[in-house]
Amino acid sequence: MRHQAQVLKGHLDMLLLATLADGPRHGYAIKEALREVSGSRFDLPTGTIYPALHRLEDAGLIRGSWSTVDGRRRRTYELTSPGRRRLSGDRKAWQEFSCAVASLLGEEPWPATT
Amino acid sequence: MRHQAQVLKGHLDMLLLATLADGPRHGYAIKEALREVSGSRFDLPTGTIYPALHRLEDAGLIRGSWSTVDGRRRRTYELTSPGRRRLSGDRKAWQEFSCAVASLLGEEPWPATT
DNA sequence: GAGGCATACGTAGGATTCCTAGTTATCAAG
DNA sequence: CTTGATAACTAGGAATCCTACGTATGCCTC
Repeated sequence: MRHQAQVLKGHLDMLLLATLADGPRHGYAIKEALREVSGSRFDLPTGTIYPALHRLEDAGLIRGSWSTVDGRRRRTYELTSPGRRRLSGDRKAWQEFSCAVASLLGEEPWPATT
Repeated sequence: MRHQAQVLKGHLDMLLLATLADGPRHGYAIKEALREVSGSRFDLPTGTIYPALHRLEDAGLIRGSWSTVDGRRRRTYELTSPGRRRLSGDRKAWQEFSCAVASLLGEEPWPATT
């Protein structure tokens, strides 16, 4: 019984923070932004998004506030200062990580167009 | 109680397969190769390596065989055909994944050398 | 006014993965 | 004989992501 590919592989928190770097968004909008910007590669179920946002809020990396728009309640999140610092560190870590992986994957960095 | 950073984030199997792409190696040698090629970024405990190798062998992606060298028993692994195919697919998936992440991380793809 | 769809939030529990912390054993160097 | 490098193993815990639900509103169509 194989689990469906967990495409995010531990980088979800970074991606959520990155999505909020442009400005505050509510949960559903974050999900949509992630889907659109990634060309549907990151089309995450809400059961992935919402618990992750709660994690980030508990960790003090984002701050949420309730509002109501058109009769629907929304929880809008924005980055905190620690969140901004974390994102900055995550970006650096990602560079290092992806470089290390690329070098381990071997000399062929790009499939030749021939 | 924060867990120590899980630097591999779901890509361990791919890295192990990639290490075997150059030719057969035994477990300990794989661990060392991973450490050296990555500049010590991937210095994994044996409790990570060995179970992962067992997983890959159970999945039929690598094949192991016992031998004894200098009185020490070794289990040497080599890629199977399915393993080679998997690695090839993993490389492609990695390209897509890392591109998607890069685009979500924003416009600054590389820190300027200025 | 009933049904369906998009919006919007949530939780419970399972599967998987990686790490910590331990064990066993050989060989070489001191 | 003790330490350190080599070489393999396992048990159990913590974290993460997914599946599968549940709740509710507004809008559009029938």
